[in-house]
Amino acid sequence: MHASSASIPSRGFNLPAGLQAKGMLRPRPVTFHAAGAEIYGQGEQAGVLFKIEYGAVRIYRLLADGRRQVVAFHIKGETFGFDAWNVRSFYAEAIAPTGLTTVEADADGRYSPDLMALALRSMVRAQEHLLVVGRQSALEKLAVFLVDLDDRQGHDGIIDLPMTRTDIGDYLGMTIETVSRSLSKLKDMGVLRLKSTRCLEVLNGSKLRALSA
Amino acid sequence: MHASSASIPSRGFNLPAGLQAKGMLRPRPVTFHAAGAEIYGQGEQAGVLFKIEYGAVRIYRLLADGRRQVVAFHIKGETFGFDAWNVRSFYAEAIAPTGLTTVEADADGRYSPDLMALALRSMVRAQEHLLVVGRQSALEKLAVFLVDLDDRQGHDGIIDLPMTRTDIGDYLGMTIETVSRSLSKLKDMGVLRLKSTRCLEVLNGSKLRALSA
DNA sequence: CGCCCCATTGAGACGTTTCAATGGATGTGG
DNA sequence: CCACATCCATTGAAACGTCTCAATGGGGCG
Repeated sequence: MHASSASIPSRGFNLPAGLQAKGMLRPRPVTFHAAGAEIYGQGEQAGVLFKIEYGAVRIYRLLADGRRQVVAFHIKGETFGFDAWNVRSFYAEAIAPTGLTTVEADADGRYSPDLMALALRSMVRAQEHLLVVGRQSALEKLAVFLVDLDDRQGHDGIIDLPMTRTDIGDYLGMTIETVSRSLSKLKDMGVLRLKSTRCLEVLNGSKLRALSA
Repeated sequence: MHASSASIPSRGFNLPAGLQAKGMLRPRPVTFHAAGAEIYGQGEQAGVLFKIEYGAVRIYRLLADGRRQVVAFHIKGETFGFDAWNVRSFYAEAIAPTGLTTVEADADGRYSPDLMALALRSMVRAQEHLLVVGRQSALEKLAVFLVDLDDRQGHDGIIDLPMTRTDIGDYLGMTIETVSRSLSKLKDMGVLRLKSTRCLEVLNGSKLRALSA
């Protein structure tokens, strides 16, 4: 369940220890992860960042009573794996067949604006997610989620859902049934059409965006 | 819903030299901000970080319908102001008389491990906040909030609440009435005692922590 | 002292969760 | 290739918890 290579962090928080050479110039091996495969687990040694070549990943934590909170989804082109300490705070799992490469920091142990920007973007994304999870109705939450996904997938109105309804519910803080009911409601409102359970087409983007305001 | 009353925002100003806190290498000016004063606003130029010498700060965003989501509270000793772009994504306001010093990025635009660690810690804190807001009951949310505050204030069981009930509600994703009712419930359960509306004493820490599991 | 803002408490409305049953897609073995 | 098992998704009805609306109480500050 753990295809990634172990890392040896040299500092008190998770950023990759420096590589000898400038990594961008060297071909990186792509590790493959089947759907459902764990990439890293809470409590494991942290240190490596991952960039998604293809596929999708969920970041989550299990609560004491078995409930699960998904804190982020990442798709093709995105980078994940930031941690504040040298131990993973969350689980990362592939939710579809996924290929990953690793990302390293600069050799001198200091961090480029690019890497910092990626970390900060993760932070802001988490904070913005709070706006959604904390304060909105089920329908609004789902609208925000779909708009966000559409934006990240190319604004073309065709939204691929690599994750299950359960994943969506655990991400938005609602039950699978409410996710399903809300999707049906959006369908009844003429906002979207389900091409299949895992792929939908936006029919009325402005109405969808109005809901996610 | 219930956006809190925004008092007249006044910018911070520098204290006389005699009142400045001693910096590490050279003395940094401490700017003072009255309770309710805006420190920065969404859309402003970003880049400067702030360290809290005394007081407390709320980080929040206003939603289109006037609702407000507080994404973080910061207290004495903590650093805030990280942003993913060169524009502020959130508002920062003092919620009590507050003194701030500034923290600068390195001159060459790259980032020290210490600074990166602070940013990553902010990120993880935001993600952990998601666990609370998304998945828990009102009583559990409040318990988590109080335990966190106690930990950050010295584990002594005396919890100072610099923020209003409205702030707490906007942070935990619930109404002011539910905050109040939950506090009363914790009181009735013998978990805590209200020394005043803004200060409470934990009587049964293990029960409080059990609730926040 | 009195005003104002904040906090508390109550009762009913509303939305989400829970429990339960059905439907649909996928994959495996006979 | 079909039968069947399994997992995921949809839909319904009732229970529950939070929100809303409303009134009262209390503390700080002019």
